[in-house]
Amino acid sequence: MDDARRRIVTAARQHFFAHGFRGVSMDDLAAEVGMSKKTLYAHFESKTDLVEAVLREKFDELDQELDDIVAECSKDVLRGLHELLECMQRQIEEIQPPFVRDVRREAPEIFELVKKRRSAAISRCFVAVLENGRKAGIVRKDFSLETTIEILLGATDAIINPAKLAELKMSPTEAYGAIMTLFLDGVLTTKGRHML
Amino acid sequence: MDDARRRIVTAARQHFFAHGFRGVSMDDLAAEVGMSKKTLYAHFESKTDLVEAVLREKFDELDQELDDIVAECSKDVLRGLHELLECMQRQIEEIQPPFVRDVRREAPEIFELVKKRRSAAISRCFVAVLENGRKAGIVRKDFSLETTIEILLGATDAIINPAKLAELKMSPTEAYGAIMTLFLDGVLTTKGRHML
DNA sequence: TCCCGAGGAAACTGTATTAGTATACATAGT
DNA sequence: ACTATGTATACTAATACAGTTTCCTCGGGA
Repeated sequence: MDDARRRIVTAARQHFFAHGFRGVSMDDLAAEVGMSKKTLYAHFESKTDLVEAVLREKFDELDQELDDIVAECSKDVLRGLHELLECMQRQIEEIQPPFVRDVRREAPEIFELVKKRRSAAISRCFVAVLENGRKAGIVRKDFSLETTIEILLGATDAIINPAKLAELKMSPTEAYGAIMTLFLDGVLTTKGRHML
Repeated sequence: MDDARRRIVTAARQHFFAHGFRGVSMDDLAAEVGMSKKTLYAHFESKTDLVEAVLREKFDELDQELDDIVAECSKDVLRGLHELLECMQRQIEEIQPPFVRDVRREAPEIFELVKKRRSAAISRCFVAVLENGRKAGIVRKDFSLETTIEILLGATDAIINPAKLAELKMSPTEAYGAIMTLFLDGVLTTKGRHML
């Protein structure tokens, strides 16, 4: 019976991220999944609740992928960095502008969840990879890893949020690419840069 | 003073195509353009009117670009075909799923305008290019140009419409790419294919 | 200085949408 | 037959929004 819950989240995820949650009514969703609203509301007590579940699922998946990359690329730092970046980009791509717009207009508080999970994911993975990079002499050591990560997190928080993205008229993916390009160019030693 | 009209259409175009017109209220738009709704409604008598104006502008631009390509590539058929395709893809890319969704749900009649202008554009340009292709022996001659174009138009109408796109879960750009790949592979002679 | 027209700000109205609830009916397992 | 679970659907209350109207401001021309 929890298969129903999974089907709901899957459909909601697809539609919410692509069209924004304002554009997808609970009636739509119930019809799409082939169940009544009653059953839908038996699994999620409100639309907001469902939106949050979708985001949680998304982040669980992201965490999983990032951890796999860290595990696989512990020897090859540059490849790890590259794959981490590529993974983030791919994951972010699913979230289309209408969703960001809706979060901004109707549920800014939901964005807190996003920020928290995002920061946690970035910290955990990049710390691991950058540590390996330092051992390999590829990542500069003239300031602390915490500082480095804080800079990345700060940049991410400052840019990848609904208001700023609207202001810059950028998609999340574009913006994230820009941040990472700058971060890598700044964080790599000459040796590291030559190895690119 | 018609600069105001242009600013309205530009902003509407950007937002409608990206977020769907249901997701963008006339209040939003007035604020975005920096004018009152009163003035907005002085230029367009309804939201539908504005949506149509946006589509007309879009198609005018498309026609212009396609004609330029035909003019520039009259000697090099394969390049012409390729650039025509690339141009269509690029133009279609601006139109995001939420817009298609809204047309489907709220204004299927608007889609008639799209079909008409699209057919006209495709006919005009592809006829010209394919004619050159025949002269150069690159395009098969075993059935009429009209038939060839009708096949392309039929495929396009059948696939690139809100209902079918929803069913196939494809973006307009993807779908158009698929159609053109098939069309080219079918329409080219062996000689033409070797020249690719 | 007065007038006039164009446009902005914002209130207002009627309607359509929709989140969320409740009721009636169908089906299957026990 | 009884219960649990789910569907279909009617309903309600809130909200959003298209489109209209009213009042105000400002600048330019006589």
